[in-house]
This record gives sequence, structure tokens and C-alpha cells, in this order.
Amino acid sequence: MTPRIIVAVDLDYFYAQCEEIRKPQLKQVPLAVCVYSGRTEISGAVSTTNYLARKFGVKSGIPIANAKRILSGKGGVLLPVDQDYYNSVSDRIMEIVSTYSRKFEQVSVDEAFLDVTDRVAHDWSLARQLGEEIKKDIYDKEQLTCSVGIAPNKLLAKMAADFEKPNGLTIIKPEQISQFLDPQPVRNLIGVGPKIEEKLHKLGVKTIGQLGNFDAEILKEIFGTNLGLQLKNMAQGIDEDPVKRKPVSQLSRIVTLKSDANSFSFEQNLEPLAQSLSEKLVGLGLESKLVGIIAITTELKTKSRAKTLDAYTDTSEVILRTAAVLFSELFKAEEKGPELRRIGIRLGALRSKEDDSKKRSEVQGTLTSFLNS
DNA sequence: CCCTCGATCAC
DNA sequence: CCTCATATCGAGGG
Repeated sequence: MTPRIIVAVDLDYFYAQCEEIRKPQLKQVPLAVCVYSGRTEISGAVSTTNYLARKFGVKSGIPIANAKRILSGKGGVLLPVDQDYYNSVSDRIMEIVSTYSRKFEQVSVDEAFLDVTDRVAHDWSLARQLGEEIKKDIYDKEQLTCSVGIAPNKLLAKMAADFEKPNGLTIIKPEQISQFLDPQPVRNLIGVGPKIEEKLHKLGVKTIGQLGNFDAEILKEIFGTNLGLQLKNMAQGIDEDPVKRKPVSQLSRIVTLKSDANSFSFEQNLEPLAQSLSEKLVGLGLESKLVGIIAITTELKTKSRAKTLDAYTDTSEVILRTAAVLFSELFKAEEKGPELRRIGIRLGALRSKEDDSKKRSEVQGTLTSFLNS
């Protein structure tokens, strides 16, 4: 019944900071790590930037061309993403973080949660010390800063980590929840993006405090039962979601075509995606029963199709064959077929390979529950 | 209840 | 000019 103590660890401007570690001179200049789409020399988007670049408004998501224009004459540097390198740094850091509690959950390449309630014996002052220790440990071993949030649940811990960065540490004790949440704009709630924000504004709801007091029935009507309730709960700082290792449930790969097309060579464009997905499946010891396609039109609208397979697979052949069929059906559906800019493959209905019917051995069941106990 | 699709979010 | 990847939700159809 006593509140849990959850720690969120958020690695600061991760990709850009990784580049700064390799080349410390980069710390002195505006830096943008970019995803080049290959369409033209500069087409693509910015993935992550350091804080010097952010001062000029160069932030994630903006077109590379814009970033280049803004930073020209300012000594700015643009680098292409090196995912393998970031992954290796991430793996080592997550290994470090996970030593602080058996209740560990990695949310993304640069974020993780720990439930340290037992470890600090419900003591918030000890939790702060532990947070400092984690930050120092990561910095000593990897020369990388992170922001830490400590709170009674994952939602608040993440918002606390976001509250002061880079290199911050913020604590929200149970009795501080409303003073922390109430004045903030609804947009700061995890899960509230531009669309939901817009709808809330139309209801006259601007702050999290206002959302927390808003009639739940009206929220349910507008956002649906589930999401409506979720919004109300979040605004009151309620989140029971446990810190738990979550199995991967889907995998996807997407690429940008060299030029927009009504039809394209499935072989040539889809093969590398299918190959990569198959390798990933095998690497994780997983197999998939659902293959889907993702198509992004010239107008940046998303279309998707999916097919549940007769049997589980982890081979690039089956993935490729299924995806090709789905694309050919997508094109057939319309007279001319949609004009596509980007295409992708998605795998769903995943399961662990050593997890089929009869052989879900107690060994694995107990091992998993043990890890999260 | 299950499947499929589109939307939304956050990375 | 506008990347890539993942989880979740709701609607609609069976």
C-alpha cells in the first residue's frame, strides 16, 4: 500500500551525445545527427541534436535542408546516424542500470525504468542518493550524462526526468504530485500529442489540473472509454503500470523510395527489409505469424495491410513473398494505385521460438517471473 | 471475441 | 521539405 519508488533514467540527447564522446571537439559546436533518406543529397530529417543546436531551433524532426540552412556560417556539424554504435553504447549502459534493481524495464534505446522500492526500503532520501549514484556510475563508465526522475509511478518518474534536463535529477514525492502536475500544460502529459491537445483546448482544458477535475463521462464520450479514463487518471498522477520486462510484440522496417512510384520492383525494394527483419527475428529467437505492409503516400498518408499466416515463420522468403502479395493487392485495389513515397514491412503476432504449445516449460515461466519479482 | 486498418504518440 | 520504429486505441466487420 505504501507508494512504490520508481526511477526513470533518460539518456540526454542520446545520439548526439554519443557522437560527442567519440569526438569531444563536437561539444563546442551545434551538432545534428541526421537520417538521410537517400532521395537527394540532403533529403531526410534530423534525429537528435545537442543543446547548442537547439538554441538555434534545430531539433529532432525538422528537414535536414532546414537544419543546414539555419546552421550555415555557425560552425554547425551534421552527421549521419550510426545506429550500431549507439546500440552498443546503449547496451552497455542498460547493463549498468539494470544492476540497480531486478525490476528493470528498458523502454527504448535511451530510456529505462527501475522499481527501487525494496532496494531503498521505501526511503525517498535513500532513493535520491541512489539516483545520484546511478548518474555517477554511468558517467564514470561511459562519460555520458542522463536525466533521472524519481516518483511513485512510471508516468510521474518520466515526467520528472523530463522536468530538468540535461543532467537533471527531479523527485516527486507522493504529497507533491498535484503541485507538480496541476500548473503544467496538458501537452506535457505522456500520450498527449497535438491532436489530443487540440481537442482538450476546445473543451477549455489547458492545464493538467483542469483535466484532472474534468467530468470523466464527457472525456469518455469524446476520447472513448479507455482513453478517456486514461487521460483522467494520468492528470491525477495515477498510473499502476508495473516495471516489467516486456516482450517485443512487433517489428518493422521502412524505407524511402528513390522516387515516388505507382508500382515498384518488389524484389529490389522489399528484399533488404525482409532480410533485416528475418535476421532480427532469429537474433531474438522469435517467430511471427503476421506480416503486414506499410505504405506512405506522396501526401504523407499512411496505408497498411496485413495478413495472418497459416504458420509461424522467421524466414526472409516467407516475409518477402507475403509482403509482395500484399503490395500487389494494394495496387490492384485502385485504378492506378496509390502514389507511394515510402514502403515498409511489419511483423506482428510474435512469439518466442522455444515457446510453442506443449513446451512452455516451467523453467522458462519461473525464470521470467523470477527476473521481474 | 478476433481480425484488420487507420490514427496517434513518442522515439 | 517531411526519418524510423513501436505500442496502443477505436471503429468496423465478422
